[in-house]
Amino acid sequence: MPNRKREIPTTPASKVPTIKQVAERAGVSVATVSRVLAGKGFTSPERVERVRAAVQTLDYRPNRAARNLRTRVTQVVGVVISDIQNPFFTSVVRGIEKVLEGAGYTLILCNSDEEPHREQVLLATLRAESVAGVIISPTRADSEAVHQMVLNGTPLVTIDRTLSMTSVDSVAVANTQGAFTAVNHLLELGHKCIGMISGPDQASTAKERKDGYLQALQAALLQPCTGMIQYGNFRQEGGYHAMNALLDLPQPPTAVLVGNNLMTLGALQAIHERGLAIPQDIAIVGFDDMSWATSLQPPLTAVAQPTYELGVTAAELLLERIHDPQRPVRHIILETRLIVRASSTGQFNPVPPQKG
Amino acid sequence: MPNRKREIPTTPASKVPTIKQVAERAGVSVATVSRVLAGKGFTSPERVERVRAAVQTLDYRPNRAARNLRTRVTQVVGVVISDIQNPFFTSVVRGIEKVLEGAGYTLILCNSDEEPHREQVLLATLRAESVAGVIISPTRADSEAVHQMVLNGTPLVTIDRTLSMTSVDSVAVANTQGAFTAVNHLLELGHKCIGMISGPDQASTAKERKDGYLQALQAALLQPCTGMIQYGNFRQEGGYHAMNALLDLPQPPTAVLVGNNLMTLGALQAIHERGLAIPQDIAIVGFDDMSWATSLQPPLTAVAQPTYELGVTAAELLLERIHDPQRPVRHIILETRLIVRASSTGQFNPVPPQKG
DNA sequence: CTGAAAGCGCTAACAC
DNA sequence: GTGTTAGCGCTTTCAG
Repeated sequence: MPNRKREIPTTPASKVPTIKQVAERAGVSVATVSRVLAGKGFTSPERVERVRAAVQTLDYRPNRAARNLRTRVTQVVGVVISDIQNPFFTSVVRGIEKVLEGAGYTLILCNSDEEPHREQVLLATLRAESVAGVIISPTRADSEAVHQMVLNGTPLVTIDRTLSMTSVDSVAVANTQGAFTAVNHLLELGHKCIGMISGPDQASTAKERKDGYLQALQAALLQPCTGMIQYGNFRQEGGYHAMNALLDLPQPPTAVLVGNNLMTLGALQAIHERGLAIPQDIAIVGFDDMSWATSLQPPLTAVAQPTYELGVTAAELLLERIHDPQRPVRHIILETRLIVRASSTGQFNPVPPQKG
Repeated sequence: MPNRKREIPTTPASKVPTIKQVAERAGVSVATVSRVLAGKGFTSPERVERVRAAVQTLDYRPNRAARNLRTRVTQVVGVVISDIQNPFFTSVVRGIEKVLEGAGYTLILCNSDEEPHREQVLLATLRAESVAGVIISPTRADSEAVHQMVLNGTPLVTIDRTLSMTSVDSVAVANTQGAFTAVNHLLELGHKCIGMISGPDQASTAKERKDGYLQALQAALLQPCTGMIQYGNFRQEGGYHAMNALLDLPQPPTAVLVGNNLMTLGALQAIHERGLAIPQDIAIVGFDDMSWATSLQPPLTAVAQPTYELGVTAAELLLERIHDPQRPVRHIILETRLIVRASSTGQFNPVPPQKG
């Protein structure tokens, strides 16, 4: 069916209706059409009807480029995340989409890959597209590129991570509290020797989760033994190496809190490879609940983050900022929820059952 | 640090340099600047240098809206997939991004959620944005909206799934062959009673994989017993129900091929809930290899799809189509690869060890 | 090889 | 209320 190879060079120009044609057909001026479509000013009901009819029959859609050129604003927002492959972010993006779509915005999604340089390039691109606003999970808490963008006057909100030097709207998760709760759970189960696989300290989320871990130990009057905190790059392979390091310790932990979802995957792999049993030999709690958590054997205990709501909130914040640039800066923190499954509970015995 | 609340209404207009200012600074006409930037025609080296310098110092970037308005083409392509949460698609998107970014294109990512109506709305939006082209995984093989888009003259390539009535560039995977190989693997292991969890028949991929399954059985002179093929919606929950149905059969299968990655997750959950052992009680092969495959216990045997390459290829095809609309339509098929892990091999004994 | 000038389609003053 | 008109910033004939 060779149905595509003609009309390309000829028809489109004559085919796509312009505001002028709508005006002619409706017997009004282009200004009136513009007003009716924008819902601005007042137009006699009768003319409104004529315009609507013309728009309908011509299947007219305003030319975005022309509108943008004239108004200097677009209906596009840029979203910059660090890893589109991470389900955490894809869920966040769904939330963003949901809100933005309802408001008539289009979304450009970009991957920074955790690289500050890429981040800079992407923001430059978004600026070139004259996006109406940006939602970003910054690679660094002191990202210069993001700072510039804000100074530049572009409406912007950070998500998941926060900025240290720049005053800008943000939505984040109660990371410290989430980690605290998770470690407490482990403590209550009787664990005394709890390890942590943390992300890089530059990421505010990693730092906060580690803080929560430390605070929980402190509250229990415990000290993290040497080597009990290992670092990974927030990727699967990082979790794998970190868990191996933990297990190679003279006295390995009996329980581990893993700093994010992907590293949990790597940690599990390391555990399985050594033939260790979860939670008998080692209990595991992951940060961020994922769809695969219930498919694991045993199912994974996890600190669930309100990912979708994170996205929704960020988008709402951005929309409000776009609408009112003078509005005071706001920081919103959403709480996490510990979902207890068998990877932490199960038949763990911190002390061998000798008394019973 | 209240560093954002001023310059917003005043400076931007005067701040962002236009081609006119570049021209003035370089002491040439705007036409010359335009030519130099586009690399068209010939300009004296000396003037070229002056223009470049002016562009540099002014940090000039052409206004996209103005350019689009004038040339009637954008540097944006739309990508419509059915589920941004599915790692399969995110990996594909990475491949697309990679190529498009190199070519100076921006990417608008959209979710159809498998809903034909949403698909239609999204394509309308993309049309309104006058995208240069579209890469899409159609919800239906006979999607009317996609068909219209093609007729409309928009460069378009389908990915993963194909269209039945429309002649258009496509990139897909050798699904039939992949499923065939997987089932053969199970057959060689001694399984006689192999089940399949398939996706909906409307999706070309689901259909093809089921065909591969059937062909493999046929080649082995076996018939699929009644109920051996269960259907799911390509989501986790679908796999869960389908696997339960399979296990409720009077004579349940000893091995199962699952039609996609998410359904595999659901299937595993069902198996774990019943306390069955993999692969002793039931062997599993998933379609599409995922990052979590190696974190499962036992690791999952899977038909690996060249997801990234799928994206790369689709993007290349689209670019070529944009560049040359008359080019003959091409269909590219990429092969799969069976990755054998312990979920299918391991200590399975099709016949109880009674003779040894 | 270079510059002047005519718009692309739309919005927003500004008149009527 | 409604129409006229002047550009937004850019590309691209068309002269020179």
